[in-house]
Amino acid sequence: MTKQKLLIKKIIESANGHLTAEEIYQLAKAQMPHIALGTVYRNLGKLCEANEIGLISVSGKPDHYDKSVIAHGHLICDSCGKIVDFHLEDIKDRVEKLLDVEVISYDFNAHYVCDDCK
Amino acid sequence: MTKQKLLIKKIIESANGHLTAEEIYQLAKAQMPHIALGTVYRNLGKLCEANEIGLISVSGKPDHYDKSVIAHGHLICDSCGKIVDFHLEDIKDRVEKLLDVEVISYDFNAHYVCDDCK
DNA sequence: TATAATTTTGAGAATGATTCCTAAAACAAG
DNA sequence: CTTGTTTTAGGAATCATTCTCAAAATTATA
Repeated sequence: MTKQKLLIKKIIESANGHLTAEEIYQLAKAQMPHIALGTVYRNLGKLCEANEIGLISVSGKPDHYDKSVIAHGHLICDSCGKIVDFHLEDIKDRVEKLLDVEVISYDFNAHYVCDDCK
Repeated sequence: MTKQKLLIKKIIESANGHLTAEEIYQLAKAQMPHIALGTVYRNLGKLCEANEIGLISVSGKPDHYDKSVIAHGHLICDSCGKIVDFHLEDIKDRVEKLLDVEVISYDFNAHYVCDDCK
């Protein structure tokens, strides 16, 4: 495990939110000034593939990365972009039963306008 | 309503699937050779905003446009990219009750590998 | 440990989807 | 028709992300 990959993983684990690659890059640069954006993307891809971190993909926005790897939904404010996690048990089961397929993963993003923005 | 916008809407309505902007552009060009890709994007944006068509946004792939505007989920084959619609009633309600918010819309993409690809 | 084989890096170029810019064309009133 | 508004085509620009590749780091091996 390289220093870079370790640093990136630590940043995600210690963050309380859902960072973008660019945000992770900025935080990483503070501790490792010569790290390259490509290195961040490369390692994020590997960490996702290894299921060590989660990926949140929201329409029209850059991807966000999540320390939580268990399946859950995201409530997204269409005004400020804030992301809140939520857990609706059995949705995966319901999709699997309804369609008779094996669901590998899912993205569930519900859009709203948060109290601060209203 | 311009000819271009009308054509784009017709293409989406008569398609049996979920076309990308590029696919819509190609189909439009067959009937209107000078139409520009920018015009397609511009009108797709307007049609989405007016809620006349639906938008499907899948991680890492170009957006797809849907004639159906009623909320529903999409089952996506991670191997060939095929998209199948599904309807799970009351998910919106459940999210609203669980989090005590008003959900404007949601994206629900379940990933799997279809029979043809397995 | 020294050395060879493998992997990863940094820096920047390349890509792909989408948006933006602008003068000309189309359209909508009056 | 004439004037004012909207939309267009075409191309440049942008943004997130991936790719390229020689050099550096890491790991395996003798």
